[in-house]
Amino acid sequence: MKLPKSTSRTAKEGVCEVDLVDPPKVAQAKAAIPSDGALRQAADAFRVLANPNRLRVLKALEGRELCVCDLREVLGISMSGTSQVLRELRLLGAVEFRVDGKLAYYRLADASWLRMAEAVFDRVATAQANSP
Amino acid sequence: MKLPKSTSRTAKEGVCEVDLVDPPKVAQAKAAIPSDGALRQAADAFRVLANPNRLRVLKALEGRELCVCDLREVLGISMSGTSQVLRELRLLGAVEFRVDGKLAYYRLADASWLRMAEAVFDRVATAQANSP
DNA sequence: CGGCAGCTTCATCATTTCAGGAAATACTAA
DNA sequence: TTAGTATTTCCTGAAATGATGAAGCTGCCG
Repeated sequence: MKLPKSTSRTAKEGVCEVDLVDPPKVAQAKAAIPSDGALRQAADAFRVLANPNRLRVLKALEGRELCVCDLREVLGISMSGTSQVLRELRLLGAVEFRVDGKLAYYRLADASWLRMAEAVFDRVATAQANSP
Repeated sequence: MKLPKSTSRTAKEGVCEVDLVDPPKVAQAKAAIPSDGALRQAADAFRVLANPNRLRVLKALEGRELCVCDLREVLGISMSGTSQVLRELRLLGAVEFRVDGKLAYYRLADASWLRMAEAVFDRVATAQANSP
């Protein structure tokens, strides 16, 4: 079952016969899509959550206030690394901090990010329970 | 590859005076953190959502079934790019497809991912409304 | 004051990710 | 079969990411 390799065209503009696509449905779909700005911001929020250490910090701060070096201990990475993890979460609005003496104590600023993370923990846990 | 470099200067051993950190609270925090596997899977799910084109597909498929080349039209990228976007969403379990003739029609497989995306759209929209 | 501890920022590097094109696959129709 | 079309896979290069060490701030305390 060999194919002749004479044709070197790949998904060029004659794509999909033009009559097979469904222009009205495509138009509806396009209309349903949020603005580029909203998409970019939402994708960026998900990017912040897409990191084990940042998720660890959210869980570590659940019901608890911790200073940066406590969090460094929890994560097991460098101080500067910890600082950058916290910076991303601060910019997202997920955590905030107060200064007490030389220490900066971090806490959750908006529980909805943690709730979202936990929803995904549950989902991947149940997905794993169902598939094998 | 790189080496652990166990003895480095920054984040040295005298970190945080040992008396200033709060060992019991750190222990509690560590105990609250999910397993590495769960964290990795959750972070990977968020990674899939952290991309404007993948979010576009979720919205485009809301209440609608579209073939790959419809989706290519919606995204405005190459066919192979579209295919990889769909692959990620399939592996996540967010979309599924059926084959009809030569076309593959995609639809949502699990609405919770779309709901999560919409929750974030709302959140970034309101955040923008409040900050300026 | 001077030293130092806690924290952040900067520059850098290895690794990962995204999108494109070419080739492979799968299926249909003639 | 042969040709044609829709979709996926493989490979590439540009851009983004996560973590590091070093340097820079800031505020205690001897």
